[in-house]
Amino acid sequence: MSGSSIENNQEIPESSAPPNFIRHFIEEDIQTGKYDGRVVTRFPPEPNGYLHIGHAKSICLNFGLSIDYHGACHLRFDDTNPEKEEVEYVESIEADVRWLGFDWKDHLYFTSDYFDKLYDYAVSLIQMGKAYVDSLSAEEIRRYRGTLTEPGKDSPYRNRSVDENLALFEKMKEGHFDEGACVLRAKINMAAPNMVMRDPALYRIRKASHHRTKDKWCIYPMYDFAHCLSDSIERITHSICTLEFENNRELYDWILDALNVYHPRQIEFARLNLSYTVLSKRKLIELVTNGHVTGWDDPRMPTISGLRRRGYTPESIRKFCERIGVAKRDSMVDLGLLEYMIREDLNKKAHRVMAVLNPLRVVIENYPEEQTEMLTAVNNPGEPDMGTRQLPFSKVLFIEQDDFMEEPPKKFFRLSPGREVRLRYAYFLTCTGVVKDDNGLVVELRCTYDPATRGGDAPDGRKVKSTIHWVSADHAIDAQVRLYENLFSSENPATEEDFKLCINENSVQALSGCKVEPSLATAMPGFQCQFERLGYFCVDTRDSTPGNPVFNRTVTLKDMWAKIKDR
RNA sequence: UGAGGGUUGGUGCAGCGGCAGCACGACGGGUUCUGACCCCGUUAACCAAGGUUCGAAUCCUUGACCCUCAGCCA
Repeated sequence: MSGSSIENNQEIPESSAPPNFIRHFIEEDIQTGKYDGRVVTRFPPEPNGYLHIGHAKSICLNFGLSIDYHGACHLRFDDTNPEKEEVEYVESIEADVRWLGFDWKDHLYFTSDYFDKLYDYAVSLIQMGKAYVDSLSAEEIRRYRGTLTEPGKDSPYRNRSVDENLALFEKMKEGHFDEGACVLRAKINMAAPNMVMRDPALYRIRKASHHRTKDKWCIYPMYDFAHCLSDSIERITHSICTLEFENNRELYDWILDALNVYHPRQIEFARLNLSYTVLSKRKLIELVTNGHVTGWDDPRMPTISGLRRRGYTPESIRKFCERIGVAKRDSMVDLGLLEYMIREDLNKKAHRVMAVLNPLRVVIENYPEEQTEMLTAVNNPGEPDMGTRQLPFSKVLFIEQDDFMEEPPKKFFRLSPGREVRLRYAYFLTCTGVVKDDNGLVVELRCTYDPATRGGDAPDGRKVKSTIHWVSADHAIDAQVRLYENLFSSENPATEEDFKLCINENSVQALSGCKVEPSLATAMPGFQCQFERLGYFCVDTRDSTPGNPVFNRTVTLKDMWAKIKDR
């Protein structure tokens, strides 16, 4: 907890993060000494699913604020609905937050740990005449609530005496009633213009076993009741949530005021929307349970675990969350920005290697039959400290099918009959002939090399228009490579009639028989590299085995040729 | 048509009474042993109309459009 703070002129730490309205509020509160200069935030996930990139925005915001203002950020599981929540989810959430690089120290909490206190608060409310047990059915309550334009009307049970309410609530807790028989409601105003304030339910009966409290309780607090009080109990200063809770703020404030307890400030911001993806838990669960993807960590999923398996780094995700900013307006962030961030990060971190995805055999006719020589390649041209490695070169190579065209269009700079290109880190190579199969498909190239260009430069100073990657046929390792694209073909799947109808059928393309350079033989699961000229890839953490490496494409390189090609 | 929010280049975010800026994208050029990275340049915005002011994206008024709320989900 930061300083004792008597004076109002607290130092506001500088930060790399761009300004936003939440920071303005916090700085204002520090300035006025509203919370004695303290800044305590919280990330309050419900453990009913895996975390996704949208949660990352909230995590980076809340933990980032606590770091920049020298405060704390609590990780609190909002586990008030036993029917949907599981320990598997709490474990994955903890792992994902940690992986993202954040530390909640010893501030790990569960709303379920507060059930006793919450119950007492409910009793207090009843005693003050501000809550009552309603015996209307769920259906009746709905009808009594009124509509957006018409006021609701009071429940016939609204004026039960305090003693009767106390007794009834006690019986609810003791399990005397069936689910749905009654509910504890705040006594506010059935004619309130804000629907949230029309006597909201505070407690409901659920005869389900809770993942932590087991069968101790059969009544569970609703979000509106539990959340504000949990914030209060933990002495949170700024309770940051998404826009859809804006209407609930009035209730948040009402409950804390009614109970006259410590009162955090709720601030709402717009949740993340990402083009070509869905970020609603319901839809994500549907993708998993209906088998549209292989699991929560399918590399096409926008979940933290999916992005991790895809090859995204915590740094790139944090950077992304910083770049998109925080505001109140609904917006749609371009998926391209996320891709830019991972390229930027991996550009300086990833080893360059050569891999041929769609091999085309090349025979160098003037290269000695049994010869193999080792050539030096740099691991990262931008980072000399990352060193060099040796690449075997021999008479028969594989190059990328896309790097050869028998009849090249004007802007095609790569290999074609009679043309000379450079083999990266090796020699100049000239195509002298093609070998075709019975269908007329090119199956092999006959080429010559220039021994004087060893290492990649011509002594006579002549230039080539392009450099292509290659592997030595005898030395290359076979690999499987998975190329991923957007999971959805619609920019905003959520607005489609059925989001499942716009699932991209080509979202994954599994290639086998790919040829990668031998240095990759020892690559461990999770290893990230750039396949030169193709993109960033990582060794899959689930399906890769020592003898049969499997690579996932994290993201392509920017591809100017692809653009030129289709115009 | 109740209540609560929102509206700045193609996208996202700043600017909070004093020259509208940053990032991504797009486009053009330079560089290059990755058609990558990098570098340079161009493009392009204050929802509308009134008002206050020497001066308005910013303050006021009116309007338009968009989002959220009628769970015993969160």
